[in-house]
Amino acid sequence: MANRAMANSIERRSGVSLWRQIADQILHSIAIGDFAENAALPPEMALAERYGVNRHTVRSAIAALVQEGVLRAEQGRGTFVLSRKRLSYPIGRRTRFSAGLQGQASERRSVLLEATVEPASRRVADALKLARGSDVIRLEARGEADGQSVSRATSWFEARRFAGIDAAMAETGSITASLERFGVNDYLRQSTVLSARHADAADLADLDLRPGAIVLVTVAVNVTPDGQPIQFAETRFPAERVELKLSAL
Amino acid sequence: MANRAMANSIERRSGVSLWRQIADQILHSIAIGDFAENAALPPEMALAERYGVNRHTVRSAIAALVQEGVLRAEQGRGTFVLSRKRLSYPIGRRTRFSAGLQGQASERRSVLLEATVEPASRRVADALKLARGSDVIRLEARGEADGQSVSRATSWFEARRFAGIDAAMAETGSITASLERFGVNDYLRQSTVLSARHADAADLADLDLRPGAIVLVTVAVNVTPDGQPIQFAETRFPAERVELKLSAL
DNA sequence: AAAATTTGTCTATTGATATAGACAACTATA
DNA sequence: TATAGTTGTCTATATCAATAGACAAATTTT
Repeated sequence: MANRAMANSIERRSGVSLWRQIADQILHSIAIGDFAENAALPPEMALAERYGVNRHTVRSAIAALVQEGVLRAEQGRGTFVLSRKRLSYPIGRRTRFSAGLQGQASERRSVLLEATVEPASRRVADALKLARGSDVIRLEARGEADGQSVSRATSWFEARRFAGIDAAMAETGSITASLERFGVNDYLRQSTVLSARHADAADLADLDLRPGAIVLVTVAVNVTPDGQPIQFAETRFPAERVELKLSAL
Repeated sequence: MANRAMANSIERRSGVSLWRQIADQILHSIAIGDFAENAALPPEMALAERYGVNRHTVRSAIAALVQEGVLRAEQGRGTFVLSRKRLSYPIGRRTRFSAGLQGQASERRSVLLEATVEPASRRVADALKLARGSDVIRLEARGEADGQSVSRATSWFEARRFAGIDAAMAETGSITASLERFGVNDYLRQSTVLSARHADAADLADLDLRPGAIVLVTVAVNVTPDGQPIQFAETRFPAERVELKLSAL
């Protein structure tokens, strides 16, 4: 398995530097479990040969990953893997942040970054079945698991019905708990659309990523059991730290 | 919306060249519908100012997208968007390639690229509930919609039970039809795990992508209605052409 | 017809990326 | 205590990426 995963070649003149491509591949190998925690990476010379580049180029890749805290290099001994496998984030009819990561991370929370009231864009109005331009509350939140950023969500709620949900969210750190204060004791995932792209500047800052990283993006609508839309959300997940597990619903 | 989407800034010294980052952002803007088909892109000077780079850098980004067939530049007139929005590929309890894209592409088919018998790796054996090392058939197939590559799948089946499925697949061009010949009239999606990464060399060739492109990866198990696993598959989707729509199951 | 706008081409310069080789510093092992 | 294997540092050179400015070529607007 290690062979198949690391045999991937790299492309020149692609706009992505060789060291970045190699760093990405090493990161991928770790993520799919090619290296156990604390395992030694192959020596620089071996990696250079495998990828067909100079040893210094491999060193640039390793330096970047050391900087990111993924690897630790020790002179005379070798280079070692620090980071663990990806978190698996379940998505299903009842998708909840904290409950979903139970068992994978001991400490998990949702941090409210910003809350504002704004007129609904077409996209938001359509999803929540509101008139375009009517007031909605936008919440910006970051999900953290064991101190690491694992998600970054932007949510919209009807302002009239959920006035004050920002305060509830700041207090409880949970969407589920906040919605309960408004009489929503249960809600279901109506639709989820999934895509992936390179992280933009905001993602880089919020999720503590390096430029060139990939984010998984879900756009979802949550509804009450009787089908009334209550939340529209776009969530970004760092692909190198998180995978999404679509659970049978 | 155009403002928000294109206001994303770019990072220097990241290992990803500025022209590649700008090309990615333009691609993203198109994908989320910021530009209608045949709409004009802002002039090079305007884009250069927006991203804070030299006009020549923007030109490199545009040149790459012209090369990829996404844009068309006309001297004296402007630069125009050619490509359409992303396909939306439904994933649910009954995920079928051809049926899923009905209405979005007039011509769609699955092309068998390779078929071999091999011993099951641990990953495959676990998924299909077979003994490790027992024979499995591996099928490599590409999904095409209106002549464009939209998916690249690697599937495994128990060799004993599905001997000859490669021939059936070559003939019918459909997994569903092939399985019917083996008495499988219905099957369900048991699990799907989703991730994203940069395209590797094989993806680049098979899906006709440029280096640096992103692929969505699904790893799925299909089972008969009574829960017997019949197919294990890893499918790669080009993120710039496809989004995954998780349907209510 | 003239002016303004926009893409295309050229030259030149600077900084980041990649290659090449040599040797130092450190660790583990024979 | 050598010796082999590994990471760390240095110098030098070539190519790619990005900036800067000027002007040509084509199209649209005035």
